[in-house]
Amino acid sequence: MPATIRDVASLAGVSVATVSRLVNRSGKVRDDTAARVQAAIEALGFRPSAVGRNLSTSQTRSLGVVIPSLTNPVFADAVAGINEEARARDYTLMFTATNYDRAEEQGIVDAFLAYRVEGLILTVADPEDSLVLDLLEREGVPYVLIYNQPNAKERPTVTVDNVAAGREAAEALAKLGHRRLGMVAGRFSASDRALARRDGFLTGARAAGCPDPLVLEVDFVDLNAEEALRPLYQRRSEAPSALFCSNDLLAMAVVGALGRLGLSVPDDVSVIGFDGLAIGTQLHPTLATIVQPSREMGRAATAQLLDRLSGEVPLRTVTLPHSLRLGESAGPAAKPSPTELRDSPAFEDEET
Amino acid sequence: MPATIRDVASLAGVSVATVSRLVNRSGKVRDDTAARVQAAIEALGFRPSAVGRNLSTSQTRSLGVVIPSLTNPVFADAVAGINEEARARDYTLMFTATNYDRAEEQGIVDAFLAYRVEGLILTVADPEDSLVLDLLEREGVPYVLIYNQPNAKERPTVTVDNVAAGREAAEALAKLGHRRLGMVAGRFSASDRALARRDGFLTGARAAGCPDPLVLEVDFVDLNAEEALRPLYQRRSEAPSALFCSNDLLAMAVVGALGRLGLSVPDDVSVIGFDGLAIGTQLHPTLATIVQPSREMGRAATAQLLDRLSGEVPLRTVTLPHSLRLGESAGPAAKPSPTELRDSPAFEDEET
DNA sequence: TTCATAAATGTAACCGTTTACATTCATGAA
DNA sequence: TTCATGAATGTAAACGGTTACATTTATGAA
Repeated sequence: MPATIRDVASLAGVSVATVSRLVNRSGKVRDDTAARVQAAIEALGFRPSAVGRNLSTSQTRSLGVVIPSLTNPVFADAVAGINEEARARDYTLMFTATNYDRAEEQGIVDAFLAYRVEGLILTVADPEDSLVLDLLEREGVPYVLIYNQPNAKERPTVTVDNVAAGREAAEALAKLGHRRLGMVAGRFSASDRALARRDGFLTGARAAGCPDPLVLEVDFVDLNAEEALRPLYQRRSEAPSALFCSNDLLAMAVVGALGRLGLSVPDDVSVIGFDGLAIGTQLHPTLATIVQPSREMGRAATAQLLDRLSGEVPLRTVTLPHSLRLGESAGPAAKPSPTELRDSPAFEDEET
Repeated sequence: MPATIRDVASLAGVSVATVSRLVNRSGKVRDDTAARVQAAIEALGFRPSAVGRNLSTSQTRSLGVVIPSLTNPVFADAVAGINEEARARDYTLMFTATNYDRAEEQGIVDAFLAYRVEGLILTVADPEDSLVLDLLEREGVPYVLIYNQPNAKERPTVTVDNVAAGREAAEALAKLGHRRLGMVAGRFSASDRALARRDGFLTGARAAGCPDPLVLEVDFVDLNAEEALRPLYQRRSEAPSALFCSNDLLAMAVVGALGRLGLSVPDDVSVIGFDGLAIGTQLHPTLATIVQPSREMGRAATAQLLDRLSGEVPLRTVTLPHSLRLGESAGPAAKPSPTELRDSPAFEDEET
């Protein structure tokens, strides 16, 4: 129904080639013809069809974005970055959330490939063993992972060093005098990064001479933090005095649940999250967290992908810096009782 | 580079029509030919090009989604709903966030129209006076607004009744015994819904016999709630004992800021938000809020749009029910001091 | 076996662009 | 005025599908 380039051409009394040249500034057209054509374009409200152009040029200037969920703002932040960078380079985004469902992952990627997106940015359930990624490799469609951190297979990725970050979380808590550490995480099967953070956390705890932290795996999607924590804090003296949570949303819920269990954060229990969500700085207490530059990760992933598309061959794996933001939710450990003091080594790097 | 329908046809020794018929189940093909064609498809890894098909059928099975920001989870929730419904009906989403920028709005809609999306779902800055919406009307491209609540112009919308909801917020607070009400809102110029909520809130306050609430407009994007609230609570006895916030994110920040100002929520100040973000139920205190069914709104908007596309002409404006979730952040007003009691009318609908 | 009929398949135009190449036009030097 | 040259424009073939219509093939009743 909309006007086509032929409509414009015949109204202006020129050929389609001339119209095309004018629209794309891809060749010279004399001023007076240009004016005539321009007038025709406006008269008809001509808007060149991207689908016609796509077919002709076999380029679509579109990218696919596949993430597990928008419910977690950390993904939303990344998408914001992707959106910015894509817009800046005049690319359009096709988007979907998979709800952590592999079949969904597969289905959507099929759809995106049918639309001939030029590349994909995605966070998958398991990057080591992903049919979707294998498919993309096979078809030679460029992609960049984000948040994922594959170990075995070499895959282009933009991420932070989750293992190191987990270690630093443990160190920070130990430095505050905590010895009984714990971690609360979502299902590891759905998050390779939570797994990496745990590994780092355990290593860090050991290095700091702490007993092995207790790791609590909870259902992140349908969370009842109070239920999950209650048994743990029945006997307070043995329960962790500091909890590392695999993401900020979880940490916020944990802080809330502890409060409802009658425990004070950070006086009774310290909590540190992961992500660096903006809202964390607004809460009371402010949320201690490991900050990852989500928006920047989105930008970087997109930039890398687009560079790759235009022939440049940049670094395949980018590790962006994370940082520790020590909010009020993490505080010094309460003075240990004499009993506890007995079986714990002296604090080595306590600040003077 | 990928295989085309002609490649498949010639490998299988049939015509393109036969391949097309098989792929789309749009005509009969004999079992043995079907098998041959199927084999060729697999051998070549043939994946029908949506862009070829789109051009041919002049349908794209794609929708455009335009929202102000993904940073506010309320939009993320709606997009999740849109995503679900679109996937279920086998539509693909093109997506962008405008960062509350009108020029950006315009640019992206142009891009989407070039891609020939079949319809749009959007939240705009000002639905009464929107070049973008005028353009869509002019071009006859179906769209549905979400969250927006235009008064003057008739525009297809899925929303809640923001005015009524604002009124209920005031009523609820009055019922808890609060008389000095206040509202904290983002810039009204960027949010017609915040404006509607304010109007309702003021009406409700008046109806309940409260003095006109103080309305504080703050910069939502770059927020410093503590700074904004400090002057207000210098003289506590005159400051609002209950605050209605135009959205949950703001409410969370306000609760945090009050805490940092040494005020207890809800003992000193009650806070009620708007949106019903999931995280609000996890906090301590849990966040009192007006719940709007964001995900459902996304679904409903998408459903309406798709119905319209397939010829059905459903209701143009849908108002979904909101509800009051009375969390711990809203509590009974402290007993008024004798001074205050003097110049306030008797409580009329206090519970016995 | 023949033929009407239905089932299966093929042909080619079309969707809206781009672009290589061909053609026409304008310009200025001889 | 003529002609070489470069500038401006036009022609028509792609791009990868769909589909109306034409054609061929199979089926079964007479």
